[in-house]
Amino acid sequence: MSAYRKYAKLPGFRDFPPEELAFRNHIFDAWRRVAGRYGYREYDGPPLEELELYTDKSGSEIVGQLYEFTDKGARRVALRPEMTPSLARILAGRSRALRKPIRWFSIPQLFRYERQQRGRLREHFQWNVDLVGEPGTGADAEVLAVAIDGLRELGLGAADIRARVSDRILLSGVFAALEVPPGLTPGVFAALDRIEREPVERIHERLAGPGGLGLGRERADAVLEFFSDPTIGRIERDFAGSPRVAERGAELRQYESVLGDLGFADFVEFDFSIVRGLAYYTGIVFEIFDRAGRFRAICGGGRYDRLMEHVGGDRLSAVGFGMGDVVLGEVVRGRGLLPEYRPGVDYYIISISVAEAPLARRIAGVQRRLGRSVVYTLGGKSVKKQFSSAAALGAGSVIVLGPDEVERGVAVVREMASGQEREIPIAELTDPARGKSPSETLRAS
RNA sequence: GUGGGCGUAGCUCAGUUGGUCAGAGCGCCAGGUUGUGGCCCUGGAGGUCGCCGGUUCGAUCCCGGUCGCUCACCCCA
Repeated sequence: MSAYRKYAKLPGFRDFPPEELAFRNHIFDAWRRVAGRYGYREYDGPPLEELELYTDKSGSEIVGQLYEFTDKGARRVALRPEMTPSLARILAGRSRALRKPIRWFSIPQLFRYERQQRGRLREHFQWNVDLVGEPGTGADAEVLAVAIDGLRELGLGAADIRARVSDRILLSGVFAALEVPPGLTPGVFAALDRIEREPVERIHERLAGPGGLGLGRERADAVLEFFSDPTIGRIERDFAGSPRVAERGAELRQYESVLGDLGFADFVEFDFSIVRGLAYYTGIVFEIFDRAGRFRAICGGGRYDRLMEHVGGDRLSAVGFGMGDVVLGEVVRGRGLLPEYRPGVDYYIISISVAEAPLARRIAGVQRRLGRSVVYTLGGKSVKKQFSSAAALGAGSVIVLGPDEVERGVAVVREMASGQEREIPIAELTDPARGKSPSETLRAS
């Protein structure tokens, strides 16, 4: 041990040694494959943005947790806590030149300054998928389909996860029918966001009480009564008299059938108690949970039709979601879907004596140029150790160079899994024109 | 931000009612002679028992503080 001090990683941040990074990439790869299947293109932006980009547009919860500081140029900056404002900023400058709808996705590393706990660190990676420039609910359905497909790609099925969908437009209609003043609608959303965490009496007080919204007892009763059974069937039955509700209800049924056509009926259900904390959502919102309810939300998203103009762009409708790697990683692990980690190399070249080392390097050079992964000992270890290293590295085959064989112009190639050995002309291994690998030769012979 | 639990080798942990108590397994390194792995055997490296202070003749073990981890609350990218 050295006399110098040790450094630990900052709280809430993670290291990714190879096995961990392999798991992370397993998730990222699934995300990229699925996004690609839906025609989405990957983009990225800077991890550091002007502070105001977030203080103006994000919900106050996010603002309170900003990882912010003043840089050496006296600029107030923040590590990005979410990707959507950056996307809006990026598109504000170029959306006019882009054919609509715009299908983009990103896997940014996001930051927040908050005490860490299970499923919630100070840093995480989030799959952000956005569809910009299409106001219809067909776009909402497509985006949710991408999210579910991303999870399905990792092995999670309808028995493991479900998407709960709500709609702020429909709910606004319901509230209007319940005679809630339009100006109080956001406050009602905020109060109802707590419906699964607080007793109804408290919610009632928030809605009706003098210190609350001042809805009045009767209207608060009506709102809570509605939320005791907030299903679409209920809405269609009880609010048929409201044209606004009826029209939007039909729209949601259409949305539902689109998801059915795409094969996701088993994953999706309407649940109008879902509100979503972010302030900028304007229409359909959704969250995806594990059915067992053991974890936090895996994914959340929805429509945000005003954000683009808020950051100086054109008014463009948009819908998107964010899916974090932390909770998802826990769900995938918990479900036993963690892939086996077995790294490997194509060849390990063993030199019996130091005399063969230059030949080993020549073979390695040629084979690497042919695209194969090759390792040989750097330290002149015993043959036994070299074999041990080969096994530990997961070598598919070992090329053994011994004085006797080299004398005869051949090398011994041992296939590690079977232990089978064959002699191969060294000329074959050092000839860049020969694309065939030793193990292929082995199988062919 | 609030409260509970925890903090001994790289990892998982044992241990002393304060005095050979600094340990095990795994991992790592090296050997088990002369050209062959994954098993086995032997040996070794590695810890100021999270950090600081206090009590004591003496603390890893008691007390206080602090940092970190963790769970819950708050809140939710």
